Amino acid sequence: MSDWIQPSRPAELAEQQLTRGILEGEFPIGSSLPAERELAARLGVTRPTLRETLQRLARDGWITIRQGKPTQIKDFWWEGNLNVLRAIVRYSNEIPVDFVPNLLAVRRALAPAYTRAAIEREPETIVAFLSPYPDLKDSAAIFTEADWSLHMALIRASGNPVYRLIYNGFGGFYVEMAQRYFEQVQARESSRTYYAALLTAAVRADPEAASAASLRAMEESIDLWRTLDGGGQG
Amino acid sequence: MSDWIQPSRPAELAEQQLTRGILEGEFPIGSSLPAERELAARLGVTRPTLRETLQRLARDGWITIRQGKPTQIKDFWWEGNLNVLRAIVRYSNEIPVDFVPNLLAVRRALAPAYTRAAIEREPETIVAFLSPYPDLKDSAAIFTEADWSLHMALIRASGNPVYRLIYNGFGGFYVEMAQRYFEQVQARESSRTYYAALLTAAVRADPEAASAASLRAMEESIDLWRTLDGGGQG
DNA sequence: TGTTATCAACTGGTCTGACCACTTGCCATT
DNA sequence: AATGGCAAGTGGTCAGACCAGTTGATAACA
Repeated sequence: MSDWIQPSRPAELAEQQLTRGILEGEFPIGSSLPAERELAARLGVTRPTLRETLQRLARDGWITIRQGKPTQIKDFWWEGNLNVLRAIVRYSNEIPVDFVPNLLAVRRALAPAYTRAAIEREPETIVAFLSPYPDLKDSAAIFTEADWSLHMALIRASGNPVYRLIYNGFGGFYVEMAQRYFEQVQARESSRTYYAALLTAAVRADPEAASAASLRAMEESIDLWRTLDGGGQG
Repeated sequence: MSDWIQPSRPAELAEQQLTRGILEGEFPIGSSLPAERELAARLGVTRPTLRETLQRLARDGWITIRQGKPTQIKDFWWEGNLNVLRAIVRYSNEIPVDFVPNLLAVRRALAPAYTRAAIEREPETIVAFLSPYPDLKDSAAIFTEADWSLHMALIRASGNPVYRLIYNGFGGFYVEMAQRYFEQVQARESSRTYYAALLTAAVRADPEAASAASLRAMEESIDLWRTLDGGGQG
């Protein structure tokens, strides 16, 4: 997770160097970035290319660009948006230890909510969606895919697209994390139990039961992740 | 909320035209954007300027850019990130009716969680922060500011920056919405009650009570918003 | 006739260097 | 000492050329 491939495209290369530079303190938070002309030369790209990169970074909340003033580096943990997560995962050497638990805590807060809404609005949809789940093949890849699809189905059925926008920000990292998680037998067992409980709740069109099952499952996943590799994520 | 000022900067102008074009169906979801050279001419900017804009839009999830292929317009509600919310609020003529309720639903899910975590970790911080709140002046502006600051303080104390990244995505819209909300007397009263309950819970270092108070307050705010202007938000 | 290689014409990606516009601080004028 | 304006810094935009993937028509081949 800490090793990355040297990109061939100048724009990607510039973004990588800038992001890593910020994460590693070469460009400290609160300081100014070098002038574009100088920075472009330093990164080995031309100014238009650099500027495209800077615009992207600004949009994600890494920097503040204002005409006439030097470009400032922001405290991305406090002023960035969810896109910074992807960059941190991709470019960091050292991922903050409680990165995953923090994400799981957010999911624990959100999942019961959209699960409840989904069963309130479209229980049949969820029943249909879950019907093949009892026969899931016992593999990490299958469960990863099934888990993600279920969350997406629930969010869609909830009728609230904001949930989806948030999950999109979690990016591919969510899946990457799930892949490792579901290599545990207990994790797959836990999810099987959850899927069964959710299906029952959906059949009965019981939003509260669904929400409770979701909450239980999310909390179990937090515990299971803790036992997984107690911090070996660097 | 639906009227906007013609921006003077070419880049901003291009972004506005593109965003509005997508929102209003001039550039339908799933279709291809015109070639950059043609589009630039059409928008009255040069290609480098247009490209900077396209890079930003791509980062927010409006479009997919791939070398050699035409740029595709994505379904931003399903593939965008939270930044699209800001654009929708700024450039839409017609804001989807349940936009605010959807946001409030997410807040209802999140607030009790970070409130609990905050009181678990740093009750004294919250006690100190809330100490002036009983004397809040009875104005919409004051309450708007106080409400936002409180959420930020709770999130900071929760130790989980992911909450903050999500709220950052809500952008200035959250504050704009709160401003209108707090013009109601009942809204301010409801919040006063909440602040008092939260302070009590913080003093007792009782995370569960804090979380419960937060949930109650969030649900009340949903009800109050519903009575506010039953859909007159266009 | 069917397959494969090639090429031309799209598309976006990058480079070049010039000029415009805003911000700031020095410095001359008052 | 206060003030005005100029100069040099910053980012913003323009111009047009050329590089690099993608695609489909076409020509060469089996």
